[in-house]
This record gives sequence, C-alpha cells and structure tokens, in this order.
Amino acid sequence: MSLDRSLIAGLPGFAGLDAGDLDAVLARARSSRFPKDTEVFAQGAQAGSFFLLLAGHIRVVRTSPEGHQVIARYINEGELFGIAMAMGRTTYPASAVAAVDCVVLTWPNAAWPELQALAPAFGASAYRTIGTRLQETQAQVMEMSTQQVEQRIANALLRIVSQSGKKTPEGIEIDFPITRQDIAEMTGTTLHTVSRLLSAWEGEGLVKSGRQKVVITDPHALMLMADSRRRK
Amino acid sequence: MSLDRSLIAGLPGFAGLDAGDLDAVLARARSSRFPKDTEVFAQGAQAGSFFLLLAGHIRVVRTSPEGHQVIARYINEGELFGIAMAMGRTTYPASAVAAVDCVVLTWPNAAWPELQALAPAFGASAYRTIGTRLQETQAQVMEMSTQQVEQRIANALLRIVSQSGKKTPEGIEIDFPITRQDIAEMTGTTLHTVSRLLSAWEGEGLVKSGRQKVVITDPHALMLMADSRRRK
DNA sequence: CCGAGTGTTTGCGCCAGCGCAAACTGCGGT
DNA sequence: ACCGCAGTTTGCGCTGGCGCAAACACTCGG
Repeated sequence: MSLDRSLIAGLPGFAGLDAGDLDAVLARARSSRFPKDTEVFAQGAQAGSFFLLLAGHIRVVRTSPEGHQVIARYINEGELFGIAMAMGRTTYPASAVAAVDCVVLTWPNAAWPELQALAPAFGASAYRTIGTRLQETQAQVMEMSTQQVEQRIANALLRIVSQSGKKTPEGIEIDFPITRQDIAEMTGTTLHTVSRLLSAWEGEGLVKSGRQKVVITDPHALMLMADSRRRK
Repeated sequence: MSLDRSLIAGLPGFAGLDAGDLDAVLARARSSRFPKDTEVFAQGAQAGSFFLLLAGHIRVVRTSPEGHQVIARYINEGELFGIAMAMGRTTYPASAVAAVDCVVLTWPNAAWPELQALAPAFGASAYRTIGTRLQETQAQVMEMSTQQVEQRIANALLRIVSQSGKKTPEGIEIDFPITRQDIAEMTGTTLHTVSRLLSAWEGEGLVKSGRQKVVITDPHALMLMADSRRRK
C-alpha cells in the first residue's frame, strides 16, 4: 500500500517537487494512526525517527524529575515534530501525545539527508521551524517574567485559537479537547486559577466554555485583556 | 591586516579544516572590538550579519513593548550568535550587548552558504547550537513554571558559573560583571528579591558577593538548594 | 579629596494566586 | 437507566514575593 502524493504536496517543505520526487519522499515514510491519548514518542527515549503530523493535534509535554508536567506546544496538521536529530540530539527532549486521533508520517533518521537532497526546501523549512519555535519559546519566557496570569492565559488562548481555531456560530472554538489543567500547564499556573478566570470571563461574555471545550466569543476583548499594560 | 588562523582553529564548527580553508573562512570575516556596554546588534534591526565571539562575554537581551527587559542568555567565547538568518529570520529577535570588552568576528549573511560548503561541520554545529538553545529555553520555561524563586536563582547562578566560572581561592567566581538586576532579569524576579536572597546565602556561607560580582563558595550546598524538591 | 552616579541593602505592607478541600456535573460505559 | 469517573467549580485562608521607598556603599572622574 503506497501513500498518496497529495498528502504532502501542499506543505512548504515539499513545495515545487514533481510527482516522482514526492513519491520518493513517501517511499521512505511509514504512515500510522495514533488513537487519542497515545504516545507517539516518549521523553528520554532514543530518537530514531522524525515525524510529520498529517491529521489531528499533538501535545508536546515535558515532565520534570519531580513529576511536574508542562505543555511545551501543540503541533498542528502539516508540521514536523520530533526532529531531535536535526538539533543534534540522540534522545527526545519531550513526549508527544495525541490530543485527538492522529495520522502521522514517520521517517527513520537515516532518511533525513535523503530528504534534504531530494527537496532542497525541506532542510531550510525544518530549520526555520526550529528557529520559529526558539523564538516562540523565548517569547514565552518573557511573558512569564513580565505578565500577570490573567494576561498569560488570554495570550495562550489566542495563540491556540489562531492556529487551531474553528469558526462556529457562537465564536471561535478550539478544535481539540483541552482541559483547564492543560491550559494551566501551558501557562505555568494551576487549574484552579484557570477555572476561576474562565468562569469570570464567561460571566463577562468573553468566552464560553464547557467540558474540555473553549469558545472565544469576543476575541477583540480578549486581546485587550491580553496586553493591557500592567503597572506603571 | 589578516586574521590569524589560530583564532578559530579550535572551534567545533571548524574542526579538521586545513590552513588554507581556515584562511578562506577568515577572508570573509571582519574582526572588531566592542567596548563594554556597547551593542553588537539591536533587537528588531535588519539582520545582515552573523557573529562569533572571540573574546569577552555578551548579554542577549529581549525588551518587551512595555519596556520590560529579559536576559535570554549569555554568550561565551567561541560561540556563534546573531544567527537569525539561519533560522529564517530577517530581523534580530533580541539585542546583543557586550558585558565586558569583546572581540567579535562578523560575517555577512552571504557568507553563510560559503562557510557551510567550506566546512561541512559548520552547518551542523550551528544547527546544534540552535537546538541546544531551544532545549535550554524550554528548560527555563519548565523551571519558571515549577520552581520557587529561590531555586531558579540558584540554578541560574550554577548555570552561569558552569559556563563562565573562574576558580579563585575563595570559590568559583563569575568572571564578568553581573548586577542583581541582571540576575533578576534572567530569572523573572526583581532585584530586591535577588538581593535579599544573596544576602541570606552570604550569611549561610554559600556565596560571597559584592558590587557586580558573585563568588560561589559552596557549590554543593547551592546545588542542594537548586533542586530541593518543594512541596510534597 | 570630593561629589555624583550607579549599584545594593533593607524595612514594610499588601495582594495575586496557590494549596487544600469539598461539592458538583456531564459523559461514557454496561 | 444507572453508575462511576474525569473534569470542573468554588470557598477559604495563607504566604511568597512584589511594589514602594529610603538609606546606604562603592567607584570613578575631576
């Protein structure tokens, strides 16, 4: 069973490749399904492969020696992940867990140079991805240093929604299940605080939230919330 | 005036190059001196060059729109920095300021592919650098989410000292001037808190500190401090 | 030697957000 | 239809660390 070219034809890393090249890229890949809440790879495991998310949403989680969990990011459809080896690592620095049922392409590390040779844009795109993530992570550090919890949560929601938002009659909805606990782990707070805040916002008509679901009903007001310059 | 090969011969990115190659690498570079507290490049500026620190210490600072400053990292001798273009950026995401008088090699962006061609290890080394920084930054996010201020500061000091520590009869000293404010900006706290903590530690004989100077007299005790599992 | 500037220390009051605990609710399974 | 669990809400008390402010101590230039 071979994979259809259309799966990857539209992605930035493979732009401008002809049918033959696309097939060659796919020839080395294996496609697999990960049911909700299963691990694609585990933190600390030997990094033998890298991945591309074809469908679904993936949560990248870091666990501290003390057992604390932090959500480093969510991976969206079409993104590379688990590219430890491109960063010169031999081991995955975090775990990847399917937030919903996912479809994933897997390449062995050995395919990395081949892909780069085949698709000149692939390497550049991958490195740009890493660079972008470094930026985002540094931005997160800034946020955590300088902003109040309220603003951090607002920012986090806006960020998610901008990447994985689904329009509904009520507003923009996060299109994968997300718990208060998840939001807390993204923003360095507790589920209690997140819950309180969301309740408050719901009261003000900014958001509408239910079990593992959040809908932003007034994005503009949330944006104001997100960067209301505090103190001074 | 040409640059001596020995300047870069020992660096990981240029390992195994012969004299001619090294000269070729240096031919494209310009060496310059940056006095203490001068900017090598400014956040937001067009990224036309990338840099290698030959001597000194450089502080990488991000400033938020509100004017808050955060120290993203310190660059040590022999490290690349300002490699925005390798990450697909056209603009520097942070400012680089000389913490002491520095000597810096500068290449125009155009030299990037040439260096990669000349020194196969160069590209890999650069990407590993970015990867490492991503790891470190993510680790910092975890730290800020899960640890108390006390531990974050201890960790920050240990990290600095492990990279830029100078042994003295009294202990290990940070070998560039660093203020309480700097430490606060690295750890997301205030200079007040840092000052109080350092005073307390000085009382317990863990550190010895003065104006823009910190000496770790009992690294082991500090390490205990750094990862004393808190609550539960 | 003096003054100015920069970095540091310290006291005090306060409050955002956490820890703990208990109750509640909606969903999925049998 | 029911039960059980996972996720959520909410109250309450406490405290770590911040904001503010004032005094202090080096160091450097003149």
